[in-house]
Amino acid sequence: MNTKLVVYNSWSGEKEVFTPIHEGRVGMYVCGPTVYSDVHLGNCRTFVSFDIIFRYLKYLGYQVRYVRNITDVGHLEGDADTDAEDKISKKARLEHVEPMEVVQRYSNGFHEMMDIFNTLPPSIEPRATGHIIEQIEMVQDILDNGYGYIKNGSVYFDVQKFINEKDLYGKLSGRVVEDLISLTRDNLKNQDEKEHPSDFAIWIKADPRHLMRWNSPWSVGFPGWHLECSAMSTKYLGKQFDIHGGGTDLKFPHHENEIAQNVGACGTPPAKYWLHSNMLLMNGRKMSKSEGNTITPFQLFTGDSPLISKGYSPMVVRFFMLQSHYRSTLDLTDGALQAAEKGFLRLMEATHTVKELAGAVAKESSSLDQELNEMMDGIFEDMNDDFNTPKAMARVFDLVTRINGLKAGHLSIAEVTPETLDRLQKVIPDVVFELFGLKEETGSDDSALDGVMQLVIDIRRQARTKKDWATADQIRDQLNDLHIQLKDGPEGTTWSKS
RNA sequence: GGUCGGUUGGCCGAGUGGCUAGGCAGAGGUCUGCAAAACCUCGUACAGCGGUUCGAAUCCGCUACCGACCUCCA
Repeated sequence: MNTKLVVYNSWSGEKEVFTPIHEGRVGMYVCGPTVYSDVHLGNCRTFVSFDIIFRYLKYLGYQVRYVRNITDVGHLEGDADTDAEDKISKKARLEHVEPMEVVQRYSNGFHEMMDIFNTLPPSIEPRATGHIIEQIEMVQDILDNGYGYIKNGSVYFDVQKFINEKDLYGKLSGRVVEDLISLTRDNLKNQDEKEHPSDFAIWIKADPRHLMRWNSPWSVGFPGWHLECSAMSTKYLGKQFDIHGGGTDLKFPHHENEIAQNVGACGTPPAKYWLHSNMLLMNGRKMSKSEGNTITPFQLFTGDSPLISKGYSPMVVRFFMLQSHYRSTLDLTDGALQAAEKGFLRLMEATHTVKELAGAVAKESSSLDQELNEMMDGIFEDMNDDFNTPKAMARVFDLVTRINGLKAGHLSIAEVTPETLDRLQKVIPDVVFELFGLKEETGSDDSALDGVMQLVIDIRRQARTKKDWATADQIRDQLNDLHIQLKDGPEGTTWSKS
């Protein structure tokens, strides 16, 4: 397997061979959530996508430093110098709690949800409020380099000057620079501090009602939204690092402004590769509160929503996400989730079945043996092609069919070499659990239940021996109502939850 | 309005010049006391209209529809 990892770089608009700046190591920064409300299902998709990327990079042997921030100050509702207010400060004011209580509550909720979705924790999870000094220093650097100006205690990034001096602004998001320049003061509404509409705040003087405030050379205030990512990525990954990720809706203005800040302060764009995950849709439209088509993760799990017919477990949802590519929009529908649930259960069953396979004695490779190896190679070739999880998943299901065929005896295990069987028994769990990050959802590993089930199966076997079909069927049907499925095979009966 | 992306079989969703994924649903079969599960077989889809080509779902153009972004967004 000689293929190399190729990633789609939003910066160039092309797929590129991934070559880390420092051999063997990868620095990756992903924009995390603003913790002013419960985590949104769309956020979950983005973080699951980057979890897969993180897992695969590690699988390839890279030493990965994965930084995902928590934004707990500076993210405004509305525009900076109209009547905008910091989201967290506003929430705290309305609920009569400390801003840090808001931050703590939703950070906890976010972590809980990331855990439920079985995402690996990042290497570093820095908070904006923990890096006020770094942000102030970066504002100063930007001012020193002539890319900022001060108005009434607030500091703004001079986008016009940046455009004129560097041919960088708008490149990532495909903005037409002429349009940005031609915006006039007529667009400024009632703003009066910005010199140009496309400028943005990097330090904001706090108005009296604002609860979050720090001293700075310019005013008692707080940092602008985009600044924390620039400051923290620079601190933990350096002025230049490998991968910067986030949802595609962050391209503009967030990432564009981030690049401007990094260039303004450090003289270089921060990341070599920009990866953007696409939006989660609900019934064909971007899930958003104004559309009324939102569903919370918990509603999705419990089924407590008019948009779905029943609840779906977190791993079913994760599996569902893996069946589409991270750069495609993904439409969440009830039917699609039902299909995912069935597929997920079949996959889990196969991870057990593969362990039971034995008797591989072939001395030389048969066509079946070659086929199995090619399918396994294919998984990694697909992952190397910009983390193509749906394609890789298709390969896994090809293998599931072979595994089931071997177990059922339709395919001959004797045609498989011991080496190939060993590989299969390693690759399947590696890919399913380590790479895709799926996990078994048995509810609980209850040895008592196992014992009870063996007892029930045994009693039913006795009934069947006596051709007491009524008892046998009653046991089977009632267990089925409890979502326990009995499977009668030539070698006895097994059970699984359904 | 500007910019970008999409339109694939009953549903979801990959692919992107010839080899025409996968999941779910459906049909037939094997197995089974009957089922279920599993396995086998089947369905031949790429918005429309032109063009390029020996050959296009895949490239180009036009049309239609959908979506995203355009200083709240993951």
